[in-house]
Formats: sequence, structure tokens, C-alpha cells
Amino acid sequence: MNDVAAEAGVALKTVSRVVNHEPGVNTATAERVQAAIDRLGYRRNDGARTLRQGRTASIGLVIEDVADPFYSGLSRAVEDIALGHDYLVFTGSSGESPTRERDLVLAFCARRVDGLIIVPAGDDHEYLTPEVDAGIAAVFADRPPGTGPEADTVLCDNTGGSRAGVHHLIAHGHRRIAYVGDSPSIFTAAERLEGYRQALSAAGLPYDEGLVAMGPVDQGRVQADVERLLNSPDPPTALFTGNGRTTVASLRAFASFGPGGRRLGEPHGADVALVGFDDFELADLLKITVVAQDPVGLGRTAAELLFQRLSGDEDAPRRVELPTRLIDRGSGEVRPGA
Amino acid sequence: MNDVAAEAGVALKTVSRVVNHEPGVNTATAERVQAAIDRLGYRRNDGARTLRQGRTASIGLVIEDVADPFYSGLSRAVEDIALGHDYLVFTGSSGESPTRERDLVLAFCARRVDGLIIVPAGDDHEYLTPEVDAGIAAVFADRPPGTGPEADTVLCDNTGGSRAGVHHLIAHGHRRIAYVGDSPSIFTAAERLEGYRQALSAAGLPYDEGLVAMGPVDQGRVQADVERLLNSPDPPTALFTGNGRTTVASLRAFASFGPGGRRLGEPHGADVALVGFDDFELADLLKITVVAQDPVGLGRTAAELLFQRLSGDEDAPRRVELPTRLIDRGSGEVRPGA
DNA sequence: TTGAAAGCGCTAACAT
DNA sequence: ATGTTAGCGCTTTCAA
Repeated sequence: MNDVAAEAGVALKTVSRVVNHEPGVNTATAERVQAAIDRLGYRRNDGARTLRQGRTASIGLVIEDVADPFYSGLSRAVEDIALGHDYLVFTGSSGESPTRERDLVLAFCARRVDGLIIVPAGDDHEYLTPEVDAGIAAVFADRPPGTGPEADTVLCDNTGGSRAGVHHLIAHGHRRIAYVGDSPSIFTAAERLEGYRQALSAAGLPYDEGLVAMGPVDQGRVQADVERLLNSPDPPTALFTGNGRTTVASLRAFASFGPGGRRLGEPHGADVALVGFDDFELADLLKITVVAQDPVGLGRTAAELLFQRLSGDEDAPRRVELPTRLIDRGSGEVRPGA
Repeated sequence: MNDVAAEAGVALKTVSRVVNHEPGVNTATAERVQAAIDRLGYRRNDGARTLRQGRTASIGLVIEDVADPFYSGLSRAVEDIALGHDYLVFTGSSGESPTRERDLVLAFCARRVDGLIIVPAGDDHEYLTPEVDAGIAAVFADRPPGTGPEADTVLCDNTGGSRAGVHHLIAHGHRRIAYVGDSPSIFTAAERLEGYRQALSAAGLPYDEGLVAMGPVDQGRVQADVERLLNSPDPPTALFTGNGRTTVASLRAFASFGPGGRRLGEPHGADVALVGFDDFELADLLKITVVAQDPVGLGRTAAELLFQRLSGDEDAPRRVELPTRLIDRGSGEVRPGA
């Protein structure tokens, strides 16, 4: 900027005025400065700018894993809204590691992002208190924060969605419904289990622990659990799976049984009904009934909330819950013994 | 930092030394400074730091769409490598818009990212020349740059992969093979069409324009093209689809034909064979034979190349081509008229 | 309409 | 082992 000023024969401040399109610059002067800018290939350094201005026009997004379609949909929504506000986005995947979540968040804070959108991996967020006190806005998405500062939170209606999905199976005559889900330590998994219990209870059905299989979502564990459930003396006639990856793992388990084995519910000639929490690509072709969440809505809402805060909103922290939607595709509309 | 210095009764520079774990500070002094830091809740401002140091320890990643599984896999790989080097990542989706690609890249450059990884949407990259001249490293991924500065480029072996996929169909007896793909203006689409031609030519089969359907990947267009092809007087016995989204759209087209219509190739009782370029989740359950790319490898390689540049490598720009892998799953191993 | 000076928060280079 | 000074590139404030 100094060089440009020298080249154009004006003061530094005049260059700054031209670069920022501030009013009150003589057209001729402005042209002279612009010419110097072009000649020298000058481009403003936004880092220096934000240092002086005290805001960086950037936000940090910490999710579980960008490669997971649920979070990548959320990411895209956050990105679009941020870009619409002329903000840039730092993205980082925690991979369910609380340490990495914290490191990422603190690294973003050290860069003085104006705001954060966090899908928490851990449940201790005390580390955020000084940052929030220092003025960094934070919004939690998909899961609520643990200990630490109060903050806006956007969630799906996990319990309600799960209740609706299980109710759907009950309405189709099922009495023994298994729940296969993620580790109970994960917030959403616990909430969805609660919805399962509520639906059973509302229908006067007993809660049978033997029908509940929760744990890490890897093919081996899910497959073993599904096999064990179906081979038990009094097997379930329906499965409710607690998240997208579990649903897919269960489908692979069914596929592995081969032509002579148990088959997955289909409108014609099925033997086990299935409803999955969370929609996924090709669920339509596989005719899987699901309780759909809205990852894009989650990201959009979180980002909108954040930008409200950034424009000065000082109200009490909000908690928003987005509705889910049951999509009938066949696998959930099979009656027991059909 | 000034406040901390005052609180601890030392000079600014001593605080800086403690914060950066520079050697040569008396243990007692360091402890006093650390206590002041804790008392005041001081956290270093990395923005100011990078301004002074001349490097930002951040890179910019511009892809087509984070929500696309191919690019989200690539993203995750880039993220992991960047974080391993203590770099932060700005991410942005261009949505195939050359303007948005440019705006994102230039915004990243204005923040003085040290490097860029770009999946180009446009083919004019002249706008990058001043940035590269100014010392910002750039690596192109998935597609080569158009006009503009020379830069490292990491691609898939599009032509070779496509040739292998079509050859696979020919080896199973097919003589009339349709190619359904993305718009020919997209680099990868053109390359894959070329592989298709090469495979036909190598087998002495004619290239029939009537069997080629390229265009935007929306369900309506793909479906119309697939229907037109299959209902033509001399229909193809096999389909080669040019990317993941086209494959999925084609599968939906087949599904829409209903029980009495044409069916997709399966090992038993099929009538149209299918091989798709690009693997996708659940392709295994749907038994779709694919030519798999390696999005994670693409991201990893691009990031590694970039960090080599950032650590001073000044060699001539490199062009890396990653191999593809044919995965037999059934849909591509059906013989004509089976 | 234009400019001079101060300073955002930090580190590099050079004292002491 | 510690401190001083200058300056990264910009904007803010105030003056002309």
C-alpha cells in the first residue's frame, strides 16, 4: 500500500480509501491510484485489515467427519450462509475425539474467528468459557454442549422421531421390535433409545433389554448383533436402527445371510421389517423406510443463529429442535410373519 | 501481551518468549509470566503473529461441493494432512461456478493463505498468475487448470479407467455399449468418453454417436436418455455410466420402469449390463460393477504435494495420475441376452 | 478532498 | 537472561 501510494504520488490513506471504496475521493485521484494498483499488482492484505478492525469475518466449523454425508450436508449449508455474509469458514473434523475437538476449537479461537459452530465430540466444554467471555460467539449443532458456557443449540427431534418410527412398526402389528444403535454414550443414540421406550410404553408393550443392541458402528459388531437377535428363541419381527451407518451395516448383515437366509422386509415376501433413523442416498431404491433428519436445515439454522449473534443479538441462549419426517418406502410396512 | 508483561513485571519480549516456549528464560521468570497469563486469561493472537511472520499456516481448499461424497472424502484427506502440519483449512464449494471458484480463491489469497488446493470449475485461471507470482503455492486436483500459471496437478486415470470398464463389458460379449455421462465440457467427462472410444476401437467395434448420451446430471435428463437408448430399434446390451451421480440416476431410471420393464443387469435373469465410473456407498448391496476412483488418495496426494512446495520444493510442476480399480459386483458380468 | 500519526498484537534483530 | 526498537500492512482518528 505504501508502494502504491508512492507510485501514485498520494498518501497511504488515499490508497486505503480507494481500495475500500470510501466516498470523498476525487475521481481523477482515484483513477490515478487504481492505475498504480494495477501496475503494481497490489492486493489488500485482509489479515492486516482484520487485525486492525478487530473482527476477522471468519467462522470455525467443527464437525465429526466431513466425509459423513450427514455432516457434509450440514457443512455445505453453513458454508453457503457464511459466504452470503462475506465470511470465510475454517473447517475441521474431530473424528469423535474430544481432544481433537478442543484443539480445533482453540486453534480457531487463536485465529480470532468471530464465531464457532460445533458438533461436540466431548461433553466438557469448560475450555470454551474464556473464549466466549472474550466475545467469540458459539452455536452447538446436532448435540448439546456439556459443561461450560450456555450457548445456542440446534438439534433434531431425536426422541420424537424415534418414537414415530417405532410407533409406525407397532401400527403395522409388530410387538417384538429390536433397537440397534450407536453407543449409548452418544447423545443422539440415548435420545433415540428413549423415543423407542416411549413408543413401546405408549402401546403397552414391555421393554425387553434383550432386544436392545447398542455399540460402536462397525460392520462386525452390528452384524453379530443382528444375527444374534434374529437367531434368538423369540426373535424380533422388526428392527429399528438408530442412525444411518447402523442402518447400512444392518442391510449388509442381511445381504450376507444369502438367498436362503433371513430376508429384509420388502412389500412382497419379506420376513423382517425395518425402519431406520436418518435418510441416506439410495434408500429409495432399496425401499427402506426411514425417519429422515434434515442436515441442511440443521446447518442453516445454526449458521443463521450464529449470524444473528454476530449482528448483536444478546438474548438468552436459544434451543431449537428441528422436526423429523417419516418416509414410507416399503421395509417398514411389512406385517409380522408376512 | 502488554498487560501480561505489566502484570508479571517483565518486558513484552519475555512474555513472547514464554508463550512460544523459546529457550533462554529463567524458570522462575517463566513461572511468574505463566501465572500472569493464567490470571489474565491471555491467549496469543495468531492473526497478529502471522502478520509479523509472513506466513499464515493456513491453506485454502476449493472443491465443487462438500456435500458430494467424492469431494467430501477428498476434503477429509486434505484436512487430516493439513492438521498434521499444524495448518488450518479454509473450505469453499464452487458449485461448478467459475465465478464462485475465482471469488473463493481470491478471498483465500487476500487472507494470505500459504497454499491452495483447487478443483477447478472454470478453465480460465489467469486470475491466479499474480497470486502465484506473489508466492502462493497452488495444486490442482481432479481436473487440470486451464489457462494460467503452471501448477502441480493430481488426476485420476480417467481414460485408462474408462477403457478398462468398457473393455470389461466387451470381454463379456457386449458389442453395443452405450455411454451415458456428464456434459462433455467437463474435463473428466471428456476423458472418460475418450477411454470409451479407445476400448471400442481396440476391439474393432464402431463408434456409434447414437449410443452416446452426455449432458447435465439431473434425473430427468438421464432418465430420458436411458429410456430413449433402451427403446431404440437396435438397443445397447450394456451401459457404461460416466460418473457416480449418473450411475445412480440410471439406477433410478431402471427402477422406474417397474416390474414389467427392462431390468438392470444382475447375475441371474438380467437383460442390461452396467458398469459405472466411480464407486459409491451401497454399490455393493446393489451389486453394481464399478471403476473405482480414490478420492482420499487424490486429496492426500494433492496435500502432500502442496506441503512439499511449502517446504521449499522448487522443481518443475508435477502431474500425478492415480490408478483406478475395477470392482466386479455382478451388474457388469452379465452376457448380452442373458 | 487529502494527509499525518498512532496503533491493532505480535516477532525479528539487535542491544544489554 | 532480559529488554528495546522497529515494523508486518492495514484502519482509525484527527488535522489541514
